[in-house]
Amino acid sequence: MKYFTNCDMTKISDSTIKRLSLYLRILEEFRTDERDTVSSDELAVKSGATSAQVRKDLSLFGSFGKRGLGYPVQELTTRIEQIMGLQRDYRVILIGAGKLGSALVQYPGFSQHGFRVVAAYDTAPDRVGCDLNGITIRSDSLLDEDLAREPADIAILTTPSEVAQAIADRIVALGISAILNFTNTKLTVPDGVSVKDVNMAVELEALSFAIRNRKDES
Amino acid sequence: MKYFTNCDMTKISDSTIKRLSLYLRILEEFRTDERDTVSSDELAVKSGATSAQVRKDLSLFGSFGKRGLGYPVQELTTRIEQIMGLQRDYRVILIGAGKLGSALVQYPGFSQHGFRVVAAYDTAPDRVGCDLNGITIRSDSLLDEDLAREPADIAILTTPSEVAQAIADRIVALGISAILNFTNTKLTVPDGVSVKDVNMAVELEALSFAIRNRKDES
DNA sequence: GGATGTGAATGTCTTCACAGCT
DNA sequence: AGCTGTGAAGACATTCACATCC
Repeated sequence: MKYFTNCDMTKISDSTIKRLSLYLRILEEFRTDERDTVSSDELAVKSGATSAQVRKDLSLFGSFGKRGLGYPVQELTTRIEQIMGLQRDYRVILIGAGKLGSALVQYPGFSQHGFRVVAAYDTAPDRVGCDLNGITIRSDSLLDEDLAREPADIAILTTPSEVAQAIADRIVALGISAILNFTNTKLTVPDGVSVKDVNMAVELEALSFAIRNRKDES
Repeated sequence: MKYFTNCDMTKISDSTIKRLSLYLRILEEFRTDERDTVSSDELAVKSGATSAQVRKDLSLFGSFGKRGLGYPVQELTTRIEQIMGLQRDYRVILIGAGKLGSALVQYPGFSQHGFRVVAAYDTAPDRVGCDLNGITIRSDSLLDEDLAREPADIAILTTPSEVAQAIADRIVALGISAILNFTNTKLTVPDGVSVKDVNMAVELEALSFAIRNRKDES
């Protein structure tokens, strides 16, 4: 069921998608403030973009705004949620329930927008059986049969890097369609499966570069 | 002290920096394997870039490679570390020592490359005084005097979003030059201070978009 | 008046393709 | 022969600026 037959979603850039997600977060604020319209400029200031950028992003999917007024908060929220596919729930599994993984799935923003963590897996015997925000950590060996019985959409990978590709292969074969990858391994996955890498070391080192450069100016 | 007077560091793109960081991680593997040269193609495959991209990135800083052979692993590692400013240590403080923050600073990759977590702060009375990987969580109220006495370089922000800007203002005034921001707030900071946003919700929603789109194809 | 929507211009990043070195 | 280094071309993303509409 397509919502937007008028535009080719495959042409939408990753940067645009990330910004839409930011706009959504800002719109939530405006909604709780009971504002009913918002201008591209307001969205721009709060998201760190420019107003032209905001308008370009939104116009890719149609004309939501009213000239002279701005965008209707409620409607724009709904439209972006449609575009992003946020009107359904996603079954999320956590693979690697160490400190980082555990912390991530307990992060409040996580369960919002329908990302439901339905299972967590680990290999460490002392972790298996522990409760994690209402779910019981299961043995890694049950992963395959669990997924075969009840498929999931998204996997969060916080395992050691060495096993990441092997696990990715397993879960992709069992129907996982997207992976949030916290390991240092560049995963190879078939077409149609998406991977997003989140790499703390990369971010820190980028800050290091920025600091080094600033110091050089003086 | 400048290492590369021949090139303008301010013209280096963020994407290049992120890739350099990835190359560094790959070079570490090669170094432990005791390989002494590596080709742009090998780096490309392992990092998810193209070989032309790798060569462009590296050539921005000079000619490190030998034609017909590749790049010397050890020397290239050192040069990238120089470029990125990784030859010194950085004093890192954690602000917001909840589950996420605590997990982050205990992440092993963190202490590598000289990012030393020297203090952690929280407002919750039951957290203050707890041990975190060898450091004691301190009261948020001590932040200013601590920083005044012993400055730090980088702050990791995992506080509630509402207080993020106020804290950013405080720590920037006290000499912090870079922030790794896990909150949903777009921080406003003076020139010369760098902020990197890490936003889990944005990544997840990007995966949602990708899934939705794949489904639409069928 | 005030803000959107959008072609055109600009700027940035990536890929191509090949000369040049080892 | 093999692989780097790099100008040129191409693709992509952002910004400008203004016609358009409420």
